[in-house]
Amino acid sequence: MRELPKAYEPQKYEDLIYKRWEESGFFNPDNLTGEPFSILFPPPNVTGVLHLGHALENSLMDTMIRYQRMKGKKALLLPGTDHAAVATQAKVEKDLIKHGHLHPREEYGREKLLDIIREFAESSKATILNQIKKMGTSCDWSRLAYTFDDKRSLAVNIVFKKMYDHGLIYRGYRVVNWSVKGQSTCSDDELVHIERDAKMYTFKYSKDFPLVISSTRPETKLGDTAVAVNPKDEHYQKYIGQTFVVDVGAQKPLNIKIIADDGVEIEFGTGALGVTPAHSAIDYEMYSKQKAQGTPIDLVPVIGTDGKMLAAAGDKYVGLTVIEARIKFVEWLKENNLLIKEEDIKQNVGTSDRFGDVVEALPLTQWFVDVNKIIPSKNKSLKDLMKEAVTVGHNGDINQKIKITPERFEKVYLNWIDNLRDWCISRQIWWGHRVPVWYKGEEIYCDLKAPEGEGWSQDEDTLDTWFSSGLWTFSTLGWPDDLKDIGAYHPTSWMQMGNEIIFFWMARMILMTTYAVDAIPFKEVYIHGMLRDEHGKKFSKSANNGIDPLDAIKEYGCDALRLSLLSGISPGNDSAFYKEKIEGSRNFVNKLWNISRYVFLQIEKADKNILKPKAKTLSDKWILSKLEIVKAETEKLLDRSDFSLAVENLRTFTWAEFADWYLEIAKVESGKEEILNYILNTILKLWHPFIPFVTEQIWSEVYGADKILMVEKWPSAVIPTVVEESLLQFETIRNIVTGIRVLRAENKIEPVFKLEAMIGAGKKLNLIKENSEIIKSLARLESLEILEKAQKSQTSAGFVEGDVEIYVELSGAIDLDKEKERLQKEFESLTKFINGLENKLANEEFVKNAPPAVVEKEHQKLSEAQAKLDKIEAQL
RNA sequence: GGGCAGCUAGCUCAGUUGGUUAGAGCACCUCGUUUACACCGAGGGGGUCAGAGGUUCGAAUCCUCUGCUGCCCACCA
Repeated sequence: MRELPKAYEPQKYEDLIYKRWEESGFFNPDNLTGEPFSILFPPPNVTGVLHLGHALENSLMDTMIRYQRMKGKKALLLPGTDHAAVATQAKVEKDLIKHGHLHPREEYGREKLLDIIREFAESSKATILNQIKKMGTSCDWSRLAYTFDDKRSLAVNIVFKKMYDHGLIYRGYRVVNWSVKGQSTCSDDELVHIERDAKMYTFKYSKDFPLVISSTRPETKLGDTAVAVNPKDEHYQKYIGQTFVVDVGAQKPLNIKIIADDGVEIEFGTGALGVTPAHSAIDYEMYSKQKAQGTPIDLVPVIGTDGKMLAAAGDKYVGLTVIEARIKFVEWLKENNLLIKEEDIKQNVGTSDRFGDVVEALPLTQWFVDVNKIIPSKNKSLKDLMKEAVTVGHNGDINQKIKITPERFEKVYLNWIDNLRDWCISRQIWWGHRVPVWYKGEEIYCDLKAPEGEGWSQDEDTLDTWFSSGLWTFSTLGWPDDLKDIGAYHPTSWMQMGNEIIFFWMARMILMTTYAVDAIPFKEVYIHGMLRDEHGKKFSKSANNGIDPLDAIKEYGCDALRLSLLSGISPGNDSAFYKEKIEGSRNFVNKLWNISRYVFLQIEKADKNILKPKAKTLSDKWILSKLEIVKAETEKLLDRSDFSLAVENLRTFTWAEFADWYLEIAKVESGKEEILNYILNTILKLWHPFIPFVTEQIWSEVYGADKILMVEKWPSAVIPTVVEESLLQFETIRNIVTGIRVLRAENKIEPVFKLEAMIGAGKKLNLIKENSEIIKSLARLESLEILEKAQKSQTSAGFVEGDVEIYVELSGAIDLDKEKERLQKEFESLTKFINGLENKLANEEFVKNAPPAVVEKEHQKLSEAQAKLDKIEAQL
């Protein structure tokens, strides 16, 4: 075996190792055996390059899939990308505008612009796929998918038609969110609410109008058709049902009907609300209510899709922007003494998440998914299906219940469903799946392909990108043509995503999957938080605080990046990320490399399949039982998706226990080669899911490049329920060695032998060996004994244990009665403590569910407490 | 307005049905040219767990209230 270089240089190995993995064929589960386990990639948008958040996602997924693969499962990590309809078109248009093409849609037309976007998307896609490889992600490239490829597009059309035929997709005229800048609708979820300064105007429509109303958007009042009051409001009750005709300068005088609505707060403002059905979602709901009651009010749109006033707004206003119209209308109010109050307020408005402009509420004919309609075959609505999947389980089957980690997001999700309105799925942008509907005069035709015959024209609109992402778990697995993969890998086993896309994506996947394929999309979902910089700020281009994952990989290596991303995080919570964190991980990776370097230098011929050797000494027993615990621990923590804690425990074992103690002992005690070999093999396997490159490289250096660690068997452990005596003994010695130093520093105990010699790791263990008898004596020493001896002489005590002479200095005389009382109290509380702890450990639930290290710790505490109790008992 | 999370060492964060003395990494201080590793080793300092009550033999952990920070949702017209 050749000697490893002194330092690990990731750049030298990573690409070669990735290539070797790919060529091995083990990324493809068809070449594996066992139970299927599947993870679907949340497909990154083809809008640019991957950032740290993606690196985190890759680390999470790849760690999980590598773990499952080593556990002997047919592990599938299916990669893909998302065409990201509006995001991509917005990005390309922005770039074009920056380069002087101010009106890309007019300049290029639909087909040409689509070509430009496609070209961008393809190049972006290639970049992204290359980055995924750089991150070491072990995904099955043979199953690569894209939301906009032929197979996925077919799935989109099939589901659309199915929903259309069930009446779950309908076309309707309703108030929707409209981005003037993007010239497209957006769904409620695509709005980003921002706070801004606004002016609230309080005024009357005319001198004779009996009610006073307020608005921050007075220009929309040109389209008012009602004033709503609370039916319980005594001031206004008498007006309910009356209609007033007012002339505010619109094309026609307005018919303002006074209507009753429970939603109006009596105490708020004037208690009267001007109703503009065409330009407010709430007002539109009132309009619908009135219509349903048979007391209809009018609907008068005064703002067009270009963001300018329509003819209905009147000659004075037509063609003006809303801002211009507002100024003019307020002037008119002032001139006519109708303006009562003008005040500055803070206001929340919805902006388009992709185009950034404040959206207008406009009535338009659009396609919607009806979330409340009862699906005939199921006797449930889509909302019901979405709820069921995370509560009682799909179809009431508890085995088909989605587990959300952390649990609190369940509530957030359910609350969102309760407030969910019909989902507007049509967009007026061009980049996306075209609505599979054709028109000829009054005729409408919905199918996968254009109808036969002349004169049909396809709907111009495209679908919300989340419509296709919603199908992701099954559209990527061959549905509907080839159900082989669906049978094996669906529902998918595990999924991770950021908390910002719970509604966009998780909710839509649950909706689509339960509806279309009658199953949940995934069994478990792990929600991760957002990465921020060390000051808690978001990473952003404008803040210029970004860390490019590829740069980090180049500088520190992929393993260091992955390890730092998985350390110190907890599900659902944001975490800070900074250079020092990667450095720390890089140092660990190098440490592991050097541990291996040293260990394999000691071994004549390393054995890849070495079995657990027999322990010969106390330290052997100690390290081997520690190893069992960390094996069991890692497995349990990974099963619970607790990556962070798994890393921490493994790191402690590897560095603080194995390297700092056992390796040092091995320098002075011979005959440990087999144990070293066995332990190193095991920790390389345990570490592999987290830091695949360095572990794989060490493995191949030692056992040859044809042996692949990635598919070695995972070292499962039996969870130890009883702590071995030897383990406790060794820990005691460890504590004694450091304990003496502490006491010395406090000048309480002055051992005769020189502890200065204890500096340096090798010497530390030499010392233990040389003085093993002394240490054993010290281990039996308890403060009480010292105290007792000291008390006899009142000031100081010296006694001999073996070769050791120990002196105790007391600062003052001790009151024996008080000491007895104290002991009595301690005895009582200790008894209760032991009882409580014994009950706890007798609880099967606890032993089964708690991580092994916790159980071990509790046992240790119990035996320590018992020993202490015995001692006190003897004293009394 | 409603909801959720966070407040633990100088910094970033863990802390598992409540368990005696609250942990890690980084930073800091002291010492060390010991041939696996200075991307190292040995040791050290540093926390009234945001505050106030309560339950308990025992609380960072459970309950109540308060304060601050952040996030999500929302029809304050």
